[in-house]
Amino acid sequence: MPEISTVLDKRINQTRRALTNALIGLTLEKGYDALTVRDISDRADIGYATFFRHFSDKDALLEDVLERTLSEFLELIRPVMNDPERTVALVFEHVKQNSDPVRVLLRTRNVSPLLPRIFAFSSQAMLETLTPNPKSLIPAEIAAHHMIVSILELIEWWLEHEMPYPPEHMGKIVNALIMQPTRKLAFLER
Amino acid sequence: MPEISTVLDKRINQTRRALTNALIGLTLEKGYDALTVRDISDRADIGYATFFRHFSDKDALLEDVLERTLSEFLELIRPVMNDPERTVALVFEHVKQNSDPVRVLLRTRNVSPLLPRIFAFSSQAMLETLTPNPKSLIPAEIAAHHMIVSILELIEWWLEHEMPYPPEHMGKIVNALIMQPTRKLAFLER
DNA sequence: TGACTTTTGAGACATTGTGTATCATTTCTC
DNA sequence: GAGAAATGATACACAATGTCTCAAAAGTCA
Repeated sequence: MPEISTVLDKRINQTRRALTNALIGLTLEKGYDALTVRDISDRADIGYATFFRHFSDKDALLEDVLERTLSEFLELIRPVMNDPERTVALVFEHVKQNSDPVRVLLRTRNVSPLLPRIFAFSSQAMLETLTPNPKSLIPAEIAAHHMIVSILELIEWWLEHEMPYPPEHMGKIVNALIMQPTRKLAFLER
Repeated sequence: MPEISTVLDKRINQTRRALTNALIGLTLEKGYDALTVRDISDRADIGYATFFRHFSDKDALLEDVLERTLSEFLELIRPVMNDPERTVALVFEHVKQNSDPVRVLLRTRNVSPLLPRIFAFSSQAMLETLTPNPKSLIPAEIAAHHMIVSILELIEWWLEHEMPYPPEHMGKIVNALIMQPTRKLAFLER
């Protein structure tokens, strides 16, 4: 028996699930900007007005979807955050399992403020784990930013090219191309 | 005396210049997506209907602005394309001189198909200049993509942080952090 | 199961933004 | 200075947004 007050009516869950799937599908098919609320509610097979009973507008629905995608993501990597090599491999595995919402996340950068937020969060975590080398040519802030952003760009490339290499291979590439050089150049060895 | 048929009426040039400046200014102030054609024509101080005599819609004006920004860019780097180190430094100089349109370019990624095009073009050029190492763990296609995209991300970071380091310093950072490791890992030495 | 509560669908509506058309006025070009 | 071309202002049809209302459907909970 559900004790928590956050348990929702079946219909509400069903409606929101349908809207989520419609948004993801349509965004990948014709792009987020081109979508109208009518497109989404039609695809989800719910009434137009019903949309607004759940989300104030199209952007709010997107936020909701991405928020869930990101928090799954953060939960996944939090426990192994201090082991960059392992983290990278895990991330590619997870991306493969959730490629649709992740593609939506990456394709809606300009719309949602969530990706900048994850940059900040991850950079922060990086800087806490590694010790900057004060003598380096490269400021730690730039190095941390470079690692995060380059990995995301590689994930995006991988997804947009139908994941032509297995996750473990991508993990090795990222480590060789990004993680190891950056750590060597901008941080002190442990 | 102008022989070319592409010489335009003074009024046309003035109108387009005003629209261009209005678009750049407003995009940096409140974001491209939030702009209406009315916002732009008001800022440019031209009539609403006049806008459509020059551009079919908001996106067409953006395309026009970015097209010019990009072609200046390509003209700049074409002559030194085979010298990556020198090219990188030049690029940061040029970005500093044209920071407003470049910021618009980087902030409207999802809207314009131009940035993907420049990725393709630059990757192509990279692959023609460098010789892939067949024994490398890292496919040349990924290596080329990584160089281009990482540099653009670093330019974006630099612009969004008010260019805290001089262009030469950024050039050195890019060479140490991106160009040299990537070439060493994925390409053969000349 | 049955009472009652909540969500839903459908439609009407006001509002905002788009893009076209018209016509008198202004400003170029030659 | 005459003729050509661009402009501003206004009116218009259309598409999409977001609100509201009410009857019908589907949930909850005893």
